[in-house]
Amino acid sequence: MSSPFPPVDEQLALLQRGVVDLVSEEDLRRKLERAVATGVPLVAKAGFDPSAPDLHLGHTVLLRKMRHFQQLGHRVVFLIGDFTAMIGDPSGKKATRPQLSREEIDANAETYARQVYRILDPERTEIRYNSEWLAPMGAEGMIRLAGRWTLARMMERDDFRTRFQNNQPISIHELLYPLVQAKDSVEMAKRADLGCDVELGGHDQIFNLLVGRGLMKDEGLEPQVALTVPLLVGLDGHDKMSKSLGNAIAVEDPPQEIYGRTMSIPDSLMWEWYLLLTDLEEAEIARRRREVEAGRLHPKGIKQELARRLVTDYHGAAAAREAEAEFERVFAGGGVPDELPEIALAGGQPLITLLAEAGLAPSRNEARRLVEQGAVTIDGERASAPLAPLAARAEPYLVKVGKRRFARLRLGG
RNA sequence: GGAGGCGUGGCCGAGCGGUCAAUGGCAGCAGACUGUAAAUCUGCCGGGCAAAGCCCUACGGUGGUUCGAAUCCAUCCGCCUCCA
Repeated sequence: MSSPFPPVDEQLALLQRGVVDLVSEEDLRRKLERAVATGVPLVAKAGFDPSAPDLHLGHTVLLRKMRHFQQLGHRVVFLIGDFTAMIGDPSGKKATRPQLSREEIDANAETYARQVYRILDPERTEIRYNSEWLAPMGAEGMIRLAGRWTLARMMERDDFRTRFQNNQPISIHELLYPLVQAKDSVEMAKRADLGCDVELGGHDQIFNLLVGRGLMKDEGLEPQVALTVPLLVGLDGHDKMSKSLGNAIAVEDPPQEIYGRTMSIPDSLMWEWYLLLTDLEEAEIARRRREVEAGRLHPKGIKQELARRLVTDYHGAAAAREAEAEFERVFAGGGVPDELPEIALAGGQPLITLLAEAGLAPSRNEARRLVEQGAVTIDGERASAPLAPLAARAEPYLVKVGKRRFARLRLGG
């Protein structure tokens, strides 16, 4: 019979695209060969935190890797860490997180599902919760689990080691986190209804994944392949993309936002975005990069294609074309966006009061500064008097603050 | 259980009785230059006000000393170090 899967080498090439760690390539090859031989798809698992259901492009790097598995005919398990959420992964600075109620978790899971299926194939995806096996463990189970690892091995983790060396606090429950996550791996490998072969995660998860492999070997199980993808660098060009840092693009952002924000990333970052967020062939990415660096290709056009591709992924090609046309009109041509918020206020008030009330500036002081710095334009005219009142008028005023903030102000009597 | 240290604006970090809304750096915002890129230069960067000034809030919390406190004292909270 003919295999439902592409040749192993072809599969390996796609699966290895953009990855940071692959432990190990030989293991993965063996599993792929077995899948080809038996016709049984591999199962790849990745865990997600249920407290942050606003998916941004950073999450999609991992989701796209899951998608690669699906494209090759394999299956994925989307694991929601409802139990681990109460610990919080120690990789961040903050220690604990608020424990979520069952209702909140369910609501978040729904939000996840809605967003995740923009990328994943629902037919080849299963959603599970780790409370399924973690909750019944109880204190005894937890202590037994803790007994299977040592402090020295836990301190191999970079994050723990540096914090320890810098005299920063490490809570005991944080030390438990990698083990608990490793328990997920073990259970998911063991359970007949799951049978995970591969575990995926962001690069910050590599330690946890390796602990999982350790436990599996310990139990005489065939260890899962651990595969990590890079953390996507956000709009600012240096920190990892995260909503709280304000350097993110959410998958549910409108087309203009996705397009515009993509255009604002540093040029140097776009090659990585191409690699991790598109399926453009690696050789072609490299070629473009060479051409740009040699000055034979203008980077703006290359970045526009990236922006177009990203908008297309989430809103379709038509929306991408529109977003690009608008971008050109507004930022290259000094035009005005199609859709502007219209804000109705009382006329006759000083300009800075109106700006603050319209939400175009956080405070009147800030509005004053903006006006004084020449950042405010009314009907295309640069405003210079912060206290000058704007009279009521039938036509709304077109107000622009800085480069990107626009609004129509409708001033009534 | 004992001894000691630290806690400043989004972050790092000065200040240690008045001249402190608090030096400096980073981040951020705006302008110029561009391609809403980078780099660079300039300005801003708690709130409020008919504003070269004035008022309010702010240096972990609370209370006190003082004409006056981020700065001194007490107490509470948090973190750290050393000894046991």
